[in-house]
This record gives sequence, structure tokens and C-alpha cells, in this order.
Amino acid sequence: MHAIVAQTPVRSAYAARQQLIASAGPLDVDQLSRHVQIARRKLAPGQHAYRAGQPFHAIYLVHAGFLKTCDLSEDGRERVTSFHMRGELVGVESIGLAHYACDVVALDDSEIWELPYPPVLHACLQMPELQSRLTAALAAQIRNDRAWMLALGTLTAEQRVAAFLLDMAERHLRLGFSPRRFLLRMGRADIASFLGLKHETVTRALSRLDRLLCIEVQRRDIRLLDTDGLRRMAGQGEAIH
Amino acid sequence: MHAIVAQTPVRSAYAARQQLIASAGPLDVDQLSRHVQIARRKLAPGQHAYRAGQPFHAIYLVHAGFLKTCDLSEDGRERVTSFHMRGELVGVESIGLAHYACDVVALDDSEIWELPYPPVLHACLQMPELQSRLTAALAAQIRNDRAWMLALGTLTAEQRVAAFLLDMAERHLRLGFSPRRFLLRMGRADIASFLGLKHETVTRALSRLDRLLCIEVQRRDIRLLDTDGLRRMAGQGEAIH
DNA sequence: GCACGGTTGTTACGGACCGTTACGCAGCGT
DNA sequence: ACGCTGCGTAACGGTCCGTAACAACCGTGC
Repeated sequence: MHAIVAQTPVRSAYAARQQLIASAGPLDVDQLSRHVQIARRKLAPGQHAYRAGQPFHAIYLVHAGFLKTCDLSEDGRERVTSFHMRGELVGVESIGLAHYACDVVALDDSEIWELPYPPVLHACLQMPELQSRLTAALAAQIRNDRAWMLALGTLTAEQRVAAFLLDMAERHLRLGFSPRRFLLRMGRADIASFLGLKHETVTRALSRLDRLLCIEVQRRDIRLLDTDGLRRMAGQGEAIH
Repeated sequence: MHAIVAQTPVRSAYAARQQLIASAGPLDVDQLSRHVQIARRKLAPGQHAYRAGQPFHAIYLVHAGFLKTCDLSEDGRERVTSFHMRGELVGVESIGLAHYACDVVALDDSEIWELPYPPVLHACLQMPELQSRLTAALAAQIRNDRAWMLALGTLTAEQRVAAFLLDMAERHLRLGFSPRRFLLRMGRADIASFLGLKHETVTRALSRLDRLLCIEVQRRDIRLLDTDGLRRMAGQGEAIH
């Protein structure tokens, strides 16, 4: 990542920051912007980036803030299937459809960059690197989902919460924030939905992890005290068998 | 689908069948084969298409048979994350990696067509349609995974089994087989792993659905007696609230 | 044919876990 | 003050797991 930034001539502080963000993300926005018109949208908490059923016309790159994706079934069952932070692509699950397949909602003040979709595909023809990045980003999304499917199918409630906290910590770290202390941008209900639990269970698990001195919880303020302990519970530390 | 076949000159019975399969799948193999070398591999039950850690060099199109994808975590937890039938792409989750991320195992005598990966990307530059199909196939995979995440997080054991049977029925139907009666190609343990349950629970659920006259089970031989009833349980029929 | 072990599927029972329900409390805007 | 929303705690009950024993099916070999 740093190598890519170093190889690129830095034209200004703003351009440098933009480049950093671009290279940190799955796509090179700087280069892409030469071929497609990129609009910027700001969202307040609770606002939708898009809703299920709206015409599909673009994917989005999260430039700032925090969002969630909600899948809805025919009979009204709802689930948060992922959270999104800066540098991540949103909306890729709807590629190939005429209409978006789910809701994306901002949980915090956010800015997303709109990448109109057919044009992006067209730009790929002139930028092979972009095509490669895009398919790789889609594949990475699949792997990410599969990893959570594995977790949800094999871990207990407490282990899932531990794994969730570790995931959040790692993502904060990647963005240059402290992995030891961070604020959750979503409520207990959203965490529970994502982990396939009830919000009371999430509360219980957090309380217990606090009692075990693994973490310190004050509402949405999280401190990780014993990261290795958490990793051990979440099955990411060492082999149990 | 039939329209596409009709538009294409049929050169022989074999070519027609090949064309049908090609058009039924996510990619146009006929056209693709002009640009990349496609090898055919036959697998006996239990044989691996690839294993986690092997160098990534190709994705596969299932031409015949039945396969499963197994994800493995660091600490040995294992899960079946999907099953694959004719016309489906396998290995896309590993795109962008140097090594495959999971195991793919044949559950039946199978034939898979090897699509060498960097060449496929290269071919996309000359066939825009292929590129569009490939990204759409990846996105469809994401949606499929998300739909199951939703189901696993919100449905009870019995409902999951019902949903699983309906999914199998629909896929059999798409391939031109009876959706009312089919043979499961995988064991109870694989079903359980996929659904995030234990194999005894799957057995119990199947027995209960049998007792309720929704289905008729004789080991791997499944008959669907009351499809609507199953749909109602699985939350695909009508709104409950 | 028959016995044999190995694999897979089925059933039963006790117990852990988590969902359900209920209530209490804090923060915040009206 | 009031209501509203989000969060924490507790008691109860149901679902699902864990273990075990048993039955059905398979191929093998005698």
C-alpha cells in the first residue's frame, strides 16, 4: 500500500490524501475519475444511500462515515448483512440487476462517492487494472461474507460478539485509528441482527466480556483490554483441538 | 434461454447440447473457448477440484455432477458454504488471491471445465459481454450468500431445512429435473454444516416434516408433498405479520 | 448365500444456551 | 414534566446441542 503511494507523484496535500484513500480502497478513484463522472453525496444518520427496489445505476465508494446494508426477505424478516467504513465498496451486491437488492443506511454522517455502473464497466475496457481490481473486490466481498457465515454457523453468541469486536478493531486499525478503543456507530439491535442474535444476548455477552476483564464497555464506547483473550474465544488465536 | 439457443445455428446434437449448457450458465463457453484453452476434468466422489492453499490458476464451470465448497478457519472449524450443480461457477471466491481460499470436493461423479483465470480476464477485454457476465455472476454469488445469511440468522432449524429443500427443488427444476422428487447428493452432516446445525437436528427436522406430511423421506430420496406448506414454514410464501 | 465391519442415518434423553418477556434506568428532545 | 428510544438485568421456557445406542445400508470376504 505505501509502495503504491510512494510510486505516485504527489501533487498536493489534498491530492496526496485523495491518493492515499484511493489506493487504500479497492479502486483507483483518481484514474477512474478521468473516465467516469463521480458525484459526491453526503448522508446524515438514518438517511439511505439507496433502497431495495430503486433502479440500479451506480456503486459507491465510502469516503467517510459509517453505513450498514440491510437485507429484507419477502415475509418481512430483516437482517444487517454488513457494515461499511471508509474505503469500502457499497452496492456491488446489486450488480447485474435492474433494481437494488437491499437497503443501505448511514449510521453516522457519511460521504459516499457515486460510481455510475455501466460507465465503470466501460472504463474497465480501457483500464485492465481497474477490471482486475473490481473483480477482486467482488471476490473479496464473497470471502468476507463466507467468513462470517462460518462464524455464525460455528460460534456461540459470546464468541460471535468477540469476533465482531476484533473485526471492528482491525478495521479501525487499517484506517489509522486505535484498535484498542473505539466507538460503535451502531446500536445493539444492529449488532444483534448482524450476528444472528437478539439485542439482549449481545448486551449479556458484552457485559460478560467486561466482567471477564477482556473489554470495558460504556454504552457504545469500547476498550479492548485483552485482545489475545478475545482472539482465543473467537477461535482466531490458536487451535483448540 | 431458449431464444438464445434458437438464434444459434445448431451444428450437431452434441454441439446443441453444449450450447444449451453454455447459455444456461453464467458465461458463454462457446465464445470463451475461442480465446482461452478450456480443459475438462472428471472427478469421482470425494475427489477435490482444488484445496485451500493450492496456487490459484483457474475458475471452474460445473458441467455435470455435484460439488461442495468447504471453508476452514484457522482453529479447525469447518463449514460447507455452498453446493454446486451444473452450470454454476466454482472458485470465484478465490479471485484476486495467490492461493485458493477453500476446498471444493465432488459429492458425485462430476465434470468441471477449467477456465484459466488470468486468461479469462484478458479475454474480457475483447468480449465486453463476457466481462459483464462475469461481474454479474460474482454479484449473484454475493446475493446468494446474503440470502442464506439472512435465513440462517432468522430461521429455526426446521425452517432452515424446509428452505434448503425448496432451494434444492428449484435448482433441480432449472436443470429440467423434477422438483417434486430428487436424490440428495450430500449426507446429513454436509446439510447440517451448510445450515449451521448438527446432523441429528437435520434428521429430526426431516422426520418431523415427514410426519407433518410435507415431505416423504427415505434416506437421500426426497419427495415434496406440500410445497406450499414448506414455503409457508420457510417464510417464502406469505407475510406472517 | 452369509457374516462382517464401516459408514450413514435415526431416535431418545438430559442439559446448556439463548430467545422471550418483563421491568428499570439513562439520555434526549418536546 | 413527559414520552421516546436505546441499553441493562433478571426469570422462565423452548430450542437445539451432546451423547449415546440402535438400525439400515454398503462393500468386502469367506
